Amino acid sequence: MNSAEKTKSNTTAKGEQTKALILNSALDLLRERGYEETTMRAIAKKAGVSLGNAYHYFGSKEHLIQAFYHRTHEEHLVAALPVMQKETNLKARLLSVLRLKISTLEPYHEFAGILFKTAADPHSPLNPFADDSAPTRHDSIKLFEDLVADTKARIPGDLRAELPYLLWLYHMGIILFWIHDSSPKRARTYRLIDQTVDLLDKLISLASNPLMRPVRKRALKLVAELRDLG
Amino acid sequence: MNSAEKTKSNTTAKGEQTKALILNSALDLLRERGYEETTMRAIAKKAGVSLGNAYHYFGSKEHLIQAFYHRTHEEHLVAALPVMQKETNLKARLLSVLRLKISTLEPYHEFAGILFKTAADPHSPLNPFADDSAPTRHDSIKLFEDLVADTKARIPGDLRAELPYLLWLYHMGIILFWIHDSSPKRARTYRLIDQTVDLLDKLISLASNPLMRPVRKRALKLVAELRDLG
DNA sequence: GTCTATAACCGGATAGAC
DNA sequence: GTCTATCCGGTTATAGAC
Repeated sequence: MNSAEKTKSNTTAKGEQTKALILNSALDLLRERGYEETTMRAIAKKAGVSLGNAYHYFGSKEHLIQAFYHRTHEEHLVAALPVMQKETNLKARLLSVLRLKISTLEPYHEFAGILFKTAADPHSPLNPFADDSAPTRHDSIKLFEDLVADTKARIPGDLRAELPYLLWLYHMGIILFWIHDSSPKRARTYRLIDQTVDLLDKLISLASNPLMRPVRKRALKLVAELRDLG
Repeated sequence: MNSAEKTKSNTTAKGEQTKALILNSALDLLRERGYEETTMRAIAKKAGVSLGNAYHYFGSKEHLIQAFYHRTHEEHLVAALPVMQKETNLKARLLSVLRLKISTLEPYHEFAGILFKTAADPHSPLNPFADDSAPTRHDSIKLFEDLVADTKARIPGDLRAELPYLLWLYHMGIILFWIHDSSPKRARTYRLIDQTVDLLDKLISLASNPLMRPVRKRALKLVAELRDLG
């Protein structure tokens, strides 16, 4: 495969090390000072490399953010693992997974807005809806696939198929709210999660009702049709 | 009132003219070249003023975008007026209003992404959820208040009260989709509108059912509670 | 006190040598 | 893989003109 070829970069062990060094420096500074106050020059200096070298590893300041996103995503996966193994109830899983997502992201709340800033721009290669980041997005959706997969809840097949994507979308909405949430300890976000998970659970039951079949079919057909933007 | 005092700026007639000149030049360039390729220097040059002068009238490049947003909002209001007067059916109104919104924005599709970019950033004074732009937001929601107000549909009072805000939120979602939509003539966006308006109409009926009262109450209480972020 | 202009600053990004 | 030098454009400082 040619695309795989392209992905495979010729990285030295030393290169990997330098790259990690730059990323860590960046994350420290971002946490301390936020996005705007963290200059590429400062990142390079803290990492002990030149500005040009920093750009050799990260195509732009936003790519650094994407790297950060990957990292927190992996942290989140690890954090969610125990619940995913112990708990099989959909509602309980969803509740835990979302709460853990927020607590994983919390150290970066100050500058997380930039994530959505770039995410909303269709021209940015970082936007999660764009083709470029399809792998990343799929990774992120996969968690919700697992979450839905081995749950015993009685959910019609058509809904079950689209549910992971819908839950991913929902979780993006929660993050957007969290970004704007300045309440103490993000109390409002946690309340939003608790309440919406409960509502969502009821809604899924409702949508699973045979009487709702025609409406559900139509809605899901639309979702499937529009899922992959382009 | 002190705040009113602050708002009142001492602008000359000539000043107003220069400001409009700059804005028009900006809009032309934005339409032609998109956001990134339109430099403040180019805008100033096209308007025949100095760079510093452009900044005298618009605090930043993003403020220019906000001015653009106001303008299209007003265009949209004018465009929607006939339907609002002739038509009283909620579904029909919603359909027309949304379609008109998209067609009003269409000339700016190329750079409209920037709108959501700033919208997503909680630190930006331009973000529509921030307190700063409460007047703008309220203006925008008002259209949906009017849309709901004198419609004869049988909708319970609690839902009717929150519906304008919910529809505004929904319309933001449509715009977000449109921004990412590169299909010919935005066919996908129009399809999304047609389909979701239909579904929404059904959903409102469903939510208006007395059997749904408890769930509806809970959901609406949550909406009201979280409506004003902060 | 409102306009307008010029010059400079700052930081993201790129070119090209080694 | 690493650096230095440079570009470019948003933004600011500041001073003169009306």
